[in-house]
Amino acid sequence: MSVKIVVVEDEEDILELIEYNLTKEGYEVIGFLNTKSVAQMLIEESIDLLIMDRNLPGVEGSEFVQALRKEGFVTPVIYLSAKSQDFEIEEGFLRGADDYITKPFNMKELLLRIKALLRRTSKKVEEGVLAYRDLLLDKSSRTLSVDGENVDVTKLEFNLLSEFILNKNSVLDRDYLLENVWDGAEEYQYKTVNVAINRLKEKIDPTKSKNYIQTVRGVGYKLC
Amino acid sequence: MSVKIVVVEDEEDILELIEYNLTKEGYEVIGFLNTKSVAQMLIEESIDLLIMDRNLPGVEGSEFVQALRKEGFVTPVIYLSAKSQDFEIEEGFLRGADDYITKPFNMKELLLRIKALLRRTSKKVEEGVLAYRDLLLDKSSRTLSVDGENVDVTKLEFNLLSEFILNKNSVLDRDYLLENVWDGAEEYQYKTVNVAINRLKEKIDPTKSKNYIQTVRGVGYKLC
DNA sequence: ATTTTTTGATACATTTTGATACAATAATAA
DNA sequence: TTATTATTGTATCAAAATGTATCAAAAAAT
Repeated sequence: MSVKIVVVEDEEDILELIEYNLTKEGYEVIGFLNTKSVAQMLIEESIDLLIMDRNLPGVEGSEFVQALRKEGFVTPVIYLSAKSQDFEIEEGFLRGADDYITKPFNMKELLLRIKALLRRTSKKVEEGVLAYRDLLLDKSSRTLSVDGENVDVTKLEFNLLSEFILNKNSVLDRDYLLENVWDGAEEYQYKTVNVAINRLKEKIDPTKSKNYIQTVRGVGYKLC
Repeated sequence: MSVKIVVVEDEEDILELIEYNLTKEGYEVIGFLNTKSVAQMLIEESIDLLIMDRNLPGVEGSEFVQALRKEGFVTPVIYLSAKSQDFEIEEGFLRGADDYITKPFNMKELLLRIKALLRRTSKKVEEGVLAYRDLLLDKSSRTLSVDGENVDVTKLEFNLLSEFILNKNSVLDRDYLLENVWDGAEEYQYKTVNVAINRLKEKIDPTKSKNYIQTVRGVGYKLC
């Protein structure tokens, strides 16, 4: 599944330049010269990133995005604009930017900023590694290290800890865990969770000094 | 619970300026004048964002980060640097930047870029937070802080206080509370409410000086 | 001021919950 | 296959949370 990027830019040569370079990087690019039918596209297709000029015929690009954001639009946006004064940049961020690049721009920098942003947003493409405090989970080799030391964990324990790191600081109740770690809740008892959690605790913190996973009575467990 | 940001900057006045502004925004800031002991901090504490100068005494900031990235460090990083040439910026991104700001910089823009980045990375920045005066209830981690201090409460007390904050200034009678907090009224006595309320009062205001919850004789209790 | 009602404090009882050890079963490797 | 390991279930115990009863204190009514 390739990464889809929508580019809205009214200067045709710039649009083409961007399309050319993004395509070369392996992205799937959909270019527009104005905002007409962009909204439709963003809603119907699953778009990973929107690159938006601000000075467009008719509409102001950032106002267009701001309106979408109000509707719950969460796709990351990079503004690409000749508006380079401080207050204009500030305005851009207030109107939902994730990054703001001023024209004239350096194509290489644009590509790098795109990459950095996608790394943060396109959740599952990234991360062979999950980290929390001195816990380090390597998803590809399925290994765990605690404070630099390798610790053997079972598949279940690995998945359990992943779930906690992905939801650090949130209390996860037993139903949620059975649903998401054991997938296929019904068949198990809530005690199963207790046992698994305690074994995991024992492995990652045998001296009980680090206190990674706390039990929240009557609710569940949390990593904090 | 609060967002923790580590800032590494060797110019003391700039560091102080950043610390001042970030703190004002409600972030928890930990400043360093050099990279000594930063790595330790990043591993042991759960840090949400690293702001890094590149020209540091001894070490080059981006090399420092690059080394960490190799170890599986995934926390977002913003470089703040006087190195503003295209190739230097590119180098910064290649060395693990999520954003790159050149000096001299606009503080407002820095704040906005931090916000944009955190929006993408630290999933739940104030979502499910209930607040009243200096009471702060975080539903996802089920924690309560009173005037900045963490206070342990039981499930019942947490739910009770939520109910009061959701209905601040209204008197809630015992039947209502039994119905909504204990859900499954009938079985309990109204005295149960008294006891629970008193225990809650004791925890959130042991000196009885804040007077959060008032009893309304013959009716119930209210938070005001 | 006296009585009555309501509320609060305390101690104690009960219930719920979770930790732990261990047994049983399932999965995997030899 | 058997042996080994991982996972799940059960039972027991301890601890924590919550509820109840009692009585004293405060407020309201008379």
